[in-house]
Amino acid sequence: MMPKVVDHETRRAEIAEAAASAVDEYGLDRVRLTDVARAAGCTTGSIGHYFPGKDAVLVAALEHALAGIVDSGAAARASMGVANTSAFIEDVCTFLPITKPNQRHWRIWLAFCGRAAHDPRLALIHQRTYAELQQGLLDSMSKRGLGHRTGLANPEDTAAAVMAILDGVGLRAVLEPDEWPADRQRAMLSTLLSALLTSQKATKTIALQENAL
Amino acid sequence: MMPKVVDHETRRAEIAEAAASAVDEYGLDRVRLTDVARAAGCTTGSIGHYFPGKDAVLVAALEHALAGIVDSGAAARASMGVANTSAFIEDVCTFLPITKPNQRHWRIWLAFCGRAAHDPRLALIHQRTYAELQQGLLDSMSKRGLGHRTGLANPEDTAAAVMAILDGVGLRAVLEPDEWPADRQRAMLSTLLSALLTSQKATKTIALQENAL
Amino acid sequence: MMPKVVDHETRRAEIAEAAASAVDEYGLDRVRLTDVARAAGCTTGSIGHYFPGKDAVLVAALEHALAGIVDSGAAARASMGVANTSAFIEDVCTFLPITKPNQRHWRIWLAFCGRAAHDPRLALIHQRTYAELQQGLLDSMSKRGLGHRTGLANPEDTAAAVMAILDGVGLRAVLEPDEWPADRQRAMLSTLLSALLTSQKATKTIALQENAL
Amino acid sequence: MMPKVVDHETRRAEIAEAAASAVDEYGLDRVRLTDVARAAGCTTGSIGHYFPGKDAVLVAALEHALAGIVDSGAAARASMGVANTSAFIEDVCTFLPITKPNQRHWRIWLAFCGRAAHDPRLALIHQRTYAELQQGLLDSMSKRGLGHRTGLANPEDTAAAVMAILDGVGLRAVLEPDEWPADRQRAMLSTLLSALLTSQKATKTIALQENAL
DNA sequence: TATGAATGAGCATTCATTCAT
DNA sequence: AATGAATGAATGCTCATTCAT
Repeated sequence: MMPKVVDHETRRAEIAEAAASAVDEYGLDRVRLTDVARAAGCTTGSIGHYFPGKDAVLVAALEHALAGIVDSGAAARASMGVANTSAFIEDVCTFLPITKPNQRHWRIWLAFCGRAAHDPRLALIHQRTYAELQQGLLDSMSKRGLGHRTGLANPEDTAAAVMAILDGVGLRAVLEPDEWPADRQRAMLSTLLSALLTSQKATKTIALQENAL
Repeated sequence: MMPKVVDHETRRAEIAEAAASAVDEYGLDRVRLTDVARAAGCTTGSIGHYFPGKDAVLVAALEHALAGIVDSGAAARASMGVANTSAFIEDVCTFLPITKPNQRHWRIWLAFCGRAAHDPRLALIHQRTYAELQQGLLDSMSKRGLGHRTGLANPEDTAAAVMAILDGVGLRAVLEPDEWPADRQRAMLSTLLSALLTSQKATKTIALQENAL
Repeated sequence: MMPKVVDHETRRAEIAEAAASAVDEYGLDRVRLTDVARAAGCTTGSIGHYFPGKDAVLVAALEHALAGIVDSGAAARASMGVANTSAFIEDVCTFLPITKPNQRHWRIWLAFCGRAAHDPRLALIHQRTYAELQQGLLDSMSKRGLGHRTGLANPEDTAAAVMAILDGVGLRAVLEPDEWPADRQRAMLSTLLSALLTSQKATKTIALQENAL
Repeated sequence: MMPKVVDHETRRAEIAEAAASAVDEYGLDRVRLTDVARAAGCTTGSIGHYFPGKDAVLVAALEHALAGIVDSGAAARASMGVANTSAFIEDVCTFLPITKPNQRHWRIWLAFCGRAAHDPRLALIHQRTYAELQQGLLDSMSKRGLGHRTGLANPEDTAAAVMAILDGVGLRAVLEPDEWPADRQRAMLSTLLSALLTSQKATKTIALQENAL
């Protein structure tokens, strides 16, 4: 009984991974359940035992990809300790689509992004992932004593700002992978984050100066 | 004698707009040619006179939406003149999905983003739009004397950085519109841009300090 | 009034010829009314003034092609006079698909043949054409004193036999034009016709012998 | 455990036969995939498992019909042995559209003839079938010591001549079935073949006489 | 539980026909 | 009489889903 359940969950996970792979290969709008089945080494009928339908399989594929992105930064955050900005930046860089697996995960995420506007379930998944990621960033920052002195109202917003920068750079890198190799992504992310995390005074000063004009 | 006179280009544009509307209403993966036809006030057969097929209609919808985004900042840039950072920031803010039309355009753009990875034609359209937008940002910055003293190597990269920030904020706002009203988008974009555009020294200093560790 | 009618008939004939041309170019199953219109230098709407519908246009195309075949032998028969078998054979050869126009006419005829089984109107046209052609052959033979001493019951059947030979050779030449140049067609038709027209005794003898077995 | 067992080749053959039947009933230009499916006792979706599209189904229908024609003479040729002309003629007669099945096969063949000019695949099928049929005629003749003394250059051409006669008679019988009952077809084929196969001397003599005129 | 053949709804596409101009 | 834009019916094809084995 028990082992059966484990097998069942294992099989679901295998199918989810196969689905993610198939989505990345054929595109979210072109992938067929047959493609998923082939990638999983089974038949469409067999998939039916583990998922109620195609949509559920695709949702599982998205969750698999998002978990991959979340996990890609987990190891880095686990080994934190150096209390400075550049260490934090290094951590954030691990989320970028700079490894083959993470590039795939970002592509899959992006494929589902466009559907979130019309599918509440997908929207919820995206929101939860954002919350999880931001919480991780927040923890990472707070343990390093960062994020309290930016131009933003609170650390939560600073985490959201980091998230936005990460998204902006990664998104571009996914759309134009040839133009955005790992180094360029890292350089830009690093520049933007250090500007954000070390700029509150200068920013305010500038703002005052300009308002005075 | 003369048959009904129709301006092909006008009709094409009308259908493209209707297609954009239908894509936003039903979703890129669910929209049918019938939906586009209904939105355009004609039949699917009629669409066939102006587009070779559904794909071409959808491409036209994307181009319509992207043109809308590009144009949304054009007026602002046209009225520039104040040579300071906050004026530039105001310009960039006009691109954000803070008006109803621009929210729709961003949603449509995002819906096509996920397909660009598997459709070279879409990828090209995205690339061209990025080039056009960045060139506009570059012009806007250069006329204001901005972008030369950031932590980035050159003004082009600075424009790309502005683009990434804009994308990151706008993307989040599209995915979670309720959480990201216009004010919050503007505030975050403003903070990130001013941090970027006034931070070169601090950044370099920090970098040196950290390298020294 | 009168000239109008002439123009009308002329236009019909022009459209019929254009239709024959289009059928030969695109195939009977693929040709569109648009193709006919383009070949005729007008629009589909214009064709509507001369024919009640597509079927009528195609029927006209068939009749045009059949008239072409019938006429291809008319000149030859008109100049007859030499009362021998080979002159008759020469006459029949003029029907073969050995000129570019006649090849086209045969191709068109063949395209309609397959429909005659399901379209009584087409069947009737074919039958009438066979009757006309056979009558011509009969006249040609009778004026040369041929066809009375074959193994067949009467001159009418002999004409039908000539027709069958002509069809058999021409059909093959249409299906395999590269293998059946004019010379080969003529040689085979000539051999078969002379065998038919000079063989009554041998045939009967053989027949008797074999019946005796 | 095991899904429904189906022999793909058997199912394909069944569908091909159903397609041939449907083509004969509705006409090659009117038959729908639905008609084929109904005749085969399945749905159009099911046909999709065995054929890539409608065209392939129709090609299979043609091949089925042609195989039927080829086989119709196989039995006769298998029982040969009597070394005389009339036995050979009897063999050839078995190819004629004188039985219900063979009439159908000829009608189907004729329906595809008109398309061969525009479809290289169909043209190839026709050519191969002609080659096969002629080889069979050649074998049949050679085993009976026939075909070497006609007015034609070689036995191969004699086989082609027999083929032309067969086509000519059969074609006419298909177009005017009421006028060409089995007896008339047989009589005419018999007359023409015996004239061909027993005429070399007379033919040559005549030819010389006429050349002398 | 696994299989994969069969189903059948859904949709893009084609094109003959119509009709306002 | 001519135009050609618009129509809308017709149909091939795709695939998610089902179910007998």
